[in-house]
Amino acid sequence: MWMTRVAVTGDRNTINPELWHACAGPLVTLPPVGSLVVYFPQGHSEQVAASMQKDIDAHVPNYPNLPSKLICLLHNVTLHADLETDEVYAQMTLQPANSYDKEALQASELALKQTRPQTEFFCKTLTASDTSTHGGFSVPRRAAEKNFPPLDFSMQPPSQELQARDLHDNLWTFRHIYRGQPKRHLLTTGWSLFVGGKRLFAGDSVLFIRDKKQQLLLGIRRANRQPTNISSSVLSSDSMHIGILAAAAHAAANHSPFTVFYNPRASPSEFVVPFAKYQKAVYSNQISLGMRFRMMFETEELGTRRYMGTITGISDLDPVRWKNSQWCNLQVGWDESAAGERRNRVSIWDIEPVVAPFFICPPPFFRKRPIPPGVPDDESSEMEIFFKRAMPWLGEEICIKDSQTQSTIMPGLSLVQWMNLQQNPSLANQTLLAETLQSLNGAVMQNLGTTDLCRQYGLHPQTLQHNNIQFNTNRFPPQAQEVDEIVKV
Amino acid sequence: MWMTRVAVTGDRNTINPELWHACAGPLVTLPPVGSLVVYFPQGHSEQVAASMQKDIDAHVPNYPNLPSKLICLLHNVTLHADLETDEVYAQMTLQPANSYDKEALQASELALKQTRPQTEFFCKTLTASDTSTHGGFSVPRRAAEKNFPPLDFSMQPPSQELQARDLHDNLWTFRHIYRGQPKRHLLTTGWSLFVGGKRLFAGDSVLFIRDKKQQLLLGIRRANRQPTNISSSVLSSDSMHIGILAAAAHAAANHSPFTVFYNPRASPSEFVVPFAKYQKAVYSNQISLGMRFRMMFETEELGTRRYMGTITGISDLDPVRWKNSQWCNLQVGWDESAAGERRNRVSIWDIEPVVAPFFICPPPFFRKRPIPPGVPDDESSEMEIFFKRAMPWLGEEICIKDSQTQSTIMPGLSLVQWMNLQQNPSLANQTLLAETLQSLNGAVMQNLGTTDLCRQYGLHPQTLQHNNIQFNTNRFPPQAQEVDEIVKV
DNA sequence: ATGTCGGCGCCCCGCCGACAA
DNA sequence: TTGTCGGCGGGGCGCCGACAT
Repeated sequence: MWMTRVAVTGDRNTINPELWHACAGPLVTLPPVGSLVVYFPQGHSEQVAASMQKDIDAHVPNYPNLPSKLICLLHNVTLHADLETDEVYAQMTLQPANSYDKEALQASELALKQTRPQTEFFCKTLTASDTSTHGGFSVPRRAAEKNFPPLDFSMQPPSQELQARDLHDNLWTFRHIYRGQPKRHLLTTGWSLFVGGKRLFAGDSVLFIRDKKQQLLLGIRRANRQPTNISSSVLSSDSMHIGILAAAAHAAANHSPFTVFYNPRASPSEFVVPFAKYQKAVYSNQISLGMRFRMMFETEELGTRRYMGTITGISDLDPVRWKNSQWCNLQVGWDESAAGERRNRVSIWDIEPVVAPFFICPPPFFRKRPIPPGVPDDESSEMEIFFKRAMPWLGEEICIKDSQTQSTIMPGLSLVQWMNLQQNPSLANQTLLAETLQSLNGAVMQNLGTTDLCRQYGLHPQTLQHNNIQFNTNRFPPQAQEVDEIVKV
Repeated sequence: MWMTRVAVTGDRNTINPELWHACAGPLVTLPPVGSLVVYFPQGHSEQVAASMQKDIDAHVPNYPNLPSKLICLLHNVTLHADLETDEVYAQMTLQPANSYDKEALQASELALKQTRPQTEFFCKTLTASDTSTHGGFSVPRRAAEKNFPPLDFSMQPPSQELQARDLHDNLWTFRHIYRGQPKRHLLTTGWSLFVGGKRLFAGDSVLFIRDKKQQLLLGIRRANRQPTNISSSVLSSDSMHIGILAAAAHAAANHSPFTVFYNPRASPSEFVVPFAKYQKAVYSNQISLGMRFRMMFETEELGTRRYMGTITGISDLDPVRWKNSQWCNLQVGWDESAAGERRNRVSIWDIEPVVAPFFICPPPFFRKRPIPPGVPDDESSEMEIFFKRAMPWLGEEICIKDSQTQSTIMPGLSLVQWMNLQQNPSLANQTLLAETLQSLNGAVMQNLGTTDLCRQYGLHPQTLQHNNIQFNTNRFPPQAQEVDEIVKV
């Protein structure tokens, strides 16, 4: 098992980790127990704000002694699901790190390499017919054939009883039948009880997975409905924010453990990040205005796909409370996006840089140890001190790469011109673009999806062919995992 | 209106204050806006613990600079009801008092005098028949006649359409019919929708009230079911406790406003107390071991009744976190009580002393300004300093009364003997009791319900007559409001 | 391949008075 | 006075294939 040390005891029952992760979505990973993580109180606060549908208030005090990030040891992770809504969340016990722990560092590196074993599952968004009282559930053909026990086709019509357990280990029973003209798989008897019991509506999703023991498991994913508005009636939004900040501040001051709930579906972004992931992003990604990047998003049916975007700004999300924080300090625009569809702020570790070191965004001058643009100088020196104190094994040799040369954002274009181009591709003068690209003739174009670039400028690949532009992709062999496509012309 | 300054805007709708109070129960009063109150963070914390069904954890830090009580100005009160459960709660904005405000003090005195206007209403606990799908709701005859619009008895059978609004201003429609043999009032069509919509079960209660505009209002009170277990999935229990303490500490340090939610049905006891109520209790009630008192409780059908009890201990509820707090520092036993039926800890202001100054529990020696036994000396002096600083108009003349004489708990009885007597009335030697009481011949017995006393010792009033005991009730004329009964023999 | 609908059988919701507590 | 039940009528739940996309 990929994460054997995760405790999975819920309040009463044992949560099946495969089902939990299926409900959480393909992009949600939990750092391994015992590993080093970086905790961002600001992100934690955002989760509360999102849950309460209310932003942080001016009444909430600043905690000047609470840094914007805490490097912690992850002591414990338990998986949970809300008894009312089946909403998944994880409880993590963190302890601010105050001693060298080589194992913990290695464990956090494991987090980067682990891949989820592919379990057989399917996810379907419920239609009006699926949720109406008029009938049952129409099972997609392939899904039924792959995930359900085979039917006895000697029966007329073929049918069987299916049993599946949900996150709370409740057993649901359905009649599975193959009938109709044309033939199709249906869940009939028992289905309406499930829909009613879980209060599902059209737009919500159900997912069936088969665990290792060939048992059928059943989860739900609700559509992004309007604020659930858990006005809570227990604690004011202010007190919740204060509770988070004060708990973290107290733990930081005493190096004592504290507990957080991570709700992957409610939280805009993960706020407990494997240390190795953070480290890799901060010290190997050269970030600057105009930089192109890719980022993973979840598709409707629990798949993933990458979108391309451009960094349009680097600034504090909250310059008052969280000055010089790296949390979501990158403003971004997306190549394809209806307004507001995707987040317009991300953190360094959320993105995969489209590495083109001689093309885009080197640091303005050479340094032996470049300071990442996301980290202003004053905080950077603080961090160095902390790192040296807390993790002396990180010597001087880290973080020196990918910065041998310098260039401007795009040769022959000022930043203003470039931004205009970015926002209005239709205004781009094709000749200008061609000249610009031609000046790069012979340069390294690594990990840059050409069709993406062309779409960015409203061109077709053929246009580039006409201009006789050459791309050299041989100097740095692309790594299959990180490159969508390389086009040789 | 008795509390015209209370804002009653909910998140979306306006909450009817009469309905809110009806659902909250007869004992719940909210201090007037603009008045001085005493806020107990410990009690607030208890409300969270009760809601989460989880006690405060050792991880939660102490806030040594946060006093066990804060004298605050009550800026704002808004009434709310949970959209899912209809649970009522109030949001209050408090600001630690740092200036003299005569109006605020007077306003807090108003809280003691205000009586709720008697609105026409009835409350019925739902039976199995009421909640089953087999039929409708059986309306108690008197309730229907008093609260519902009169039926047209020329119809056969007499019937009408009733409409009532709930706390969220949703309109519910019922068919009200008078039929059956024998005749009875029933709600039929529409009732099951209500039961289903509110998820009511046998044991829950519904209440109908008529407001000033003769509109029918409809509320629910759920039975004390097992923990609703709002495990919240947003914030750990620890963070909630920390949030409360940190918010109060921050507000106290800065004299800045903060917000609390008071959930009268979930909270074991009110933690925002009118200052005048607190003051009166602390400085006029002489508290000591063995003292007899009465306390109001709610009956099933939204009435009230008094129970009698005895103070069996005076001690800190939480000697570590809240040393010398007056919050629930009285341990009590009840005259009639199945084990655990009633709270075994109360605060001074929860109880009405059964005043018998020469009989029970005077201070051990005379002081010009007696220190209430509930307030240990060190904190008491702190309080005096605070009072003088914050409220200089409270001069030296306060709190001097009811302590002209001294006596022991009961003449001729040691505390141990008295406690034994208390716990095992059957062991009480009638002669001893008679002698004891006889020694009080001619003393003042004010505000002491004789029948209560007799029940306490397992005697009948006639027994006392036989022993020819005289009670003089003339010296201090009893106040009708505070005396259940005075027996002249 | 699968979403929606007309048809229709039957379950159970819900209205009734009987009866008893 | 009112809680529970047997009786029973009808509305809607839910199973079916037709048909369209």
